[in-house]
Amino acid sequence: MENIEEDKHFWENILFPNQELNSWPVDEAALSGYYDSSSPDGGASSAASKNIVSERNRRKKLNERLFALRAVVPNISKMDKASIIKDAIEYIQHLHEQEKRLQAEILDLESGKLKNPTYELEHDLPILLRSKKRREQLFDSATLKNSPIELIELRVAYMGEKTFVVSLTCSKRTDTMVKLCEVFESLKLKIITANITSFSGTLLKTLFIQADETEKDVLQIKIQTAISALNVPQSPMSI
Amino acid sequence: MENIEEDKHFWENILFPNQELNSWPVDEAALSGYYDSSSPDGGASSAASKNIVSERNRRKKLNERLFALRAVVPNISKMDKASIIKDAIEYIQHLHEQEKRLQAEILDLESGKLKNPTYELEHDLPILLRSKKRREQLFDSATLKNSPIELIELRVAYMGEKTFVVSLTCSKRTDTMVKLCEVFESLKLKIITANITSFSGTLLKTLFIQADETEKDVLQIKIQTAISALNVPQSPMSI
DNA sequence: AGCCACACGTGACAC
DNA sequence: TGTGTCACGTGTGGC
Repeated sequence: MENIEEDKHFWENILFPNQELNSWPVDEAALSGYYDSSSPDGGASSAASKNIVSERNRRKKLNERLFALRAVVPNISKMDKASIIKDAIEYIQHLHEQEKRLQAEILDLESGKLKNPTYELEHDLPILLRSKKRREQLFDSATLKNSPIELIELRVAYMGEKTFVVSLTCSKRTDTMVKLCEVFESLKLKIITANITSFSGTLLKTLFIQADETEKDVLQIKIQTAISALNVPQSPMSI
Repeated sequence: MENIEEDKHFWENILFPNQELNSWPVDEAALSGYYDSSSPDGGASSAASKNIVSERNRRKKLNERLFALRAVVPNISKMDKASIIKDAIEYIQHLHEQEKRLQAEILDLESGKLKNPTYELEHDLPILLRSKKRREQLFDSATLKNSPIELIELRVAYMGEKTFVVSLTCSKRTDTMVKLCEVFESLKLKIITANITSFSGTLLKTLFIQADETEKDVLQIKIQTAISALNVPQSPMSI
């Protein structure tokens, strides 16, 4: 039977569907001739031949689909029909996971961005102060080139009655005020009154803040370190 | 032939693989009996029966895979084998597109976040003010619960010499000051001097700011809308 | 009736 | 050597 010989080239017929009729030793005409004209009974075998060609087309279509499936799935190990489907399943599951991951990341980014347009103050600030790597990771590349605050002077004085006076001088750059406000808020300081003045690229700040219950020494160091963390390393700082 | 009768329940055998041996009128023993014991020659037909059962297992495995594929693909229209594969292909392509979309969005968010800790000032602010949907989309759920600024009063007055006086009253909540500072910085306003006073949960701010070159009317509206965007919808606002 | 989709058994081929 | 995979033709059931 030539029909059995024909499928030596499995996927070639699918790879080059235009050539398949030419490459195949039998085509529809030959088949109908084989099944219709040579058979003793004309009518009954005609139905059988129709069924044959129909079934053949069905198989062909299914193989085409299978090959198309194989085309959209990367990293297919084996050309097995079963393996193709298996890899496709795993790939879809992989895509599902990745989609979830990406959506979670987007949600994280969006909420982090909006909840606090900067970063997660109370959350990130301790990390920010503790881990230098994390800080560099956040403040990298585009952020670093124009954002670091050049701290010129910083004074933190205890005035009694749980009240401090913070007075600092720094260069005015992008986000300078934002970052300073962040630091104060992250320390949960009650700002009684604040005065900010800027002239010729310099920013002067004087704040009266009230602590909750922490002792003064601890808070004083906290404020200094928090603000210093925003500073570029080399700039001078005095108590 | 019972073998042919058995597949009346196409996928049921796959749907309930535990029951298939019970539900099937024939099992392996019956088959081997049919093909082995009843055949005149024992040895040759044994190989044939092995081939038969092997082929049967292969088909079964392939169908199981196909059904598993159908399980991970939503919205399958037809139960056709070909249709299942077709839907799977389309679904994978859909996932591909979505993955690209999500990655692009993440890239967008990340760059926007790093480039400017607030939003993309000139870039995002117009969008933020223009599209209400996008704003609601951004300011959803976790963001809204504790962050919105309750704006009580807002005044923006032009003082001449490219100088404005912005005076506002709002409730003091988390990040209130940070967000306000962000708005001012995002508008690239030069802050000449600012005074902030907080008492009994209320925040009073008075700023003298200097514009670059924009005409006063535009800037005035910009400031108002930008600050109002941080507000909760129902709070009163006066010019 | 015709049509469509299926599982089956079988021979051929490859490793 | 067999073991695995394939396409084929065929019979059958559902619409």
